[in-house]
Amino acid sequence: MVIKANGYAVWELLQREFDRRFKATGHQNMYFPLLIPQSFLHREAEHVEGFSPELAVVTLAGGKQLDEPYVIRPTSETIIGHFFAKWIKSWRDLPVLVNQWANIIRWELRTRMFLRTTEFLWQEGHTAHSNHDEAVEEVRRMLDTYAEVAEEVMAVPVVKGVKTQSEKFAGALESYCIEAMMQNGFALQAGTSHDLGQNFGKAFDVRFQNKEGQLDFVWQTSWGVSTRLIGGLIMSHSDDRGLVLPPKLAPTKAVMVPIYGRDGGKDRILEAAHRIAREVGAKVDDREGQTPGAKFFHWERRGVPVVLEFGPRDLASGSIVLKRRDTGGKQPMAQAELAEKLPALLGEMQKNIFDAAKQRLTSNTVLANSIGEVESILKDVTAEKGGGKFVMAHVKDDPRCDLRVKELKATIRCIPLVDEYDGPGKCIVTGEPVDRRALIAKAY
RNA sequence: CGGGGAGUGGCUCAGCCUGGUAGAGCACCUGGUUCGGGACCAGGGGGUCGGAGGUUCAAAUCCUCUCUCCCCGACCA
Repeated sequence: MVIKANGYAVWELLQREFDRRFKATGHQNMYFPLLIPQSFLHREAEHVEGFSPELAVVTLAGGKQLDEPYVIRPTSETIIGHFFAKWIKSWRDLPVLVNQWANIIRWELRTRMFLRTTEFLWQEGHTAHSNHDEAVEEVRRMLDTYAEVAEEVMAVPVVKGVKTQSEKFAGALESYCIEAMMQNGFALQAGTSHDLGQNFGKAFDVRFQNKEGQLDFVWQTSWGVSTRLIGGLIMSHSDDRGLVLPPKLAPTKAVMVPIYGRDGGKDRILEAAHRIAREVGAKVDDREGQTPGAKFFHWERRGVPVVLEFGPRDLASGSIVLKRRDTGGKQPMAQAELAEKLPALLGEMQKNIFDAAKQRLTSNTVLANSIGEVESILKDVTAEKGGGKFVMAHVKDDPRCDLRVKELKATIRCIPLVDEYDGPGKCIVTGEPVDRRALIAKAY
């Protein structure tokens, strides 16, 4: 995977937002090995079953066949479990709250730019606790953190929920997730937070002595978001003219395009442009040999929130023309007001972009009361043609139901934590009672 | 792994059927004129046509093998 400069700058801004929140909640960054002894994966039965098909394995190193192959990490629960066992002896050692920023490999058969790549960058949080309640609290806290960054920073509204048992992380008790809706109505799992119970504690013998002096296995959690979020960001906001970045994730918030005119006032224009740009923190596009029109298109396509036009007429009148990326609207304003108005405008744009996405999510979420209804709603939906919906239906968390929904090329994305609909009902597959509607959608 | 499609200057592609001097647009370089939504003129640089083998006087073009990439399905953050 290659991420070029503009995309990587967005990733860095996202990283900063997450990292700050992780540290504020007591987590510390660490680093663990890229190569994991293959046998580690086999210690947890569901884990190895889930990940085996997509492992890249190193069998040769230093010119020799290895006695035991290494796998390139697809996720790090196992190797971290191995080290937790060495480090944790007492209840006083708990909780352990670590995070790792790393790259991982999952050998996908079918990749899609940013959304599903063989290699991706992510963060994986791994924590160990002395009891289940505290672990669950951690799982929920980090899910809330993900939802907060998605909504407030990325301007992407999400549904928080629990995965079905079929869809949960391999080796977890429960997997919580946030699901976002792309512009084609497809769902994108934007972040996951897992309650691992004592599964990995038992598999890696991570034991501690509790206050009563007895040995017990730790309760673990893990949670992650990846560079997939960049794909989600693009697919949530962009339009036919290119990328639309919410201001909080725009590496460049404003670009000024100077226009020189025919009267040889170029030097004065440039001088004033740089002065004004400095005051408001904008970048001046003073490249030679490009017309203003070409520059407007250039920055528009890259999603820069605000483009400022500054030409001879503005120089004469003390004004400047501002164009916002989200609505495409142009407005003239006094140069003196710009520094003051720009931050407020960026804030308004951030909100506007979120509101538009929220509106889309709401209007494309529908109820269905039979499997036939779900089928007819999702029948002709494809990633390319769009038309996808979040279909809310009563479905039991039962592998049979997951299989039935899969026949429609859709999945049960999650059972929402908050029931915004009509409470209990009968499962549309089995007829059994369930306490709320679940979210069914086609997904990336 | 099944089914489709494509490999020709940096990019997008034409040329292939019917073998005969490798092309276009964009991008790039030089000079000039321009500049309020993808500028124009003039000049210029750059390609062993994915690879190997074969047929032929002659292969981007025909034949055989092979590699890679993209799209569609089954598996998935």
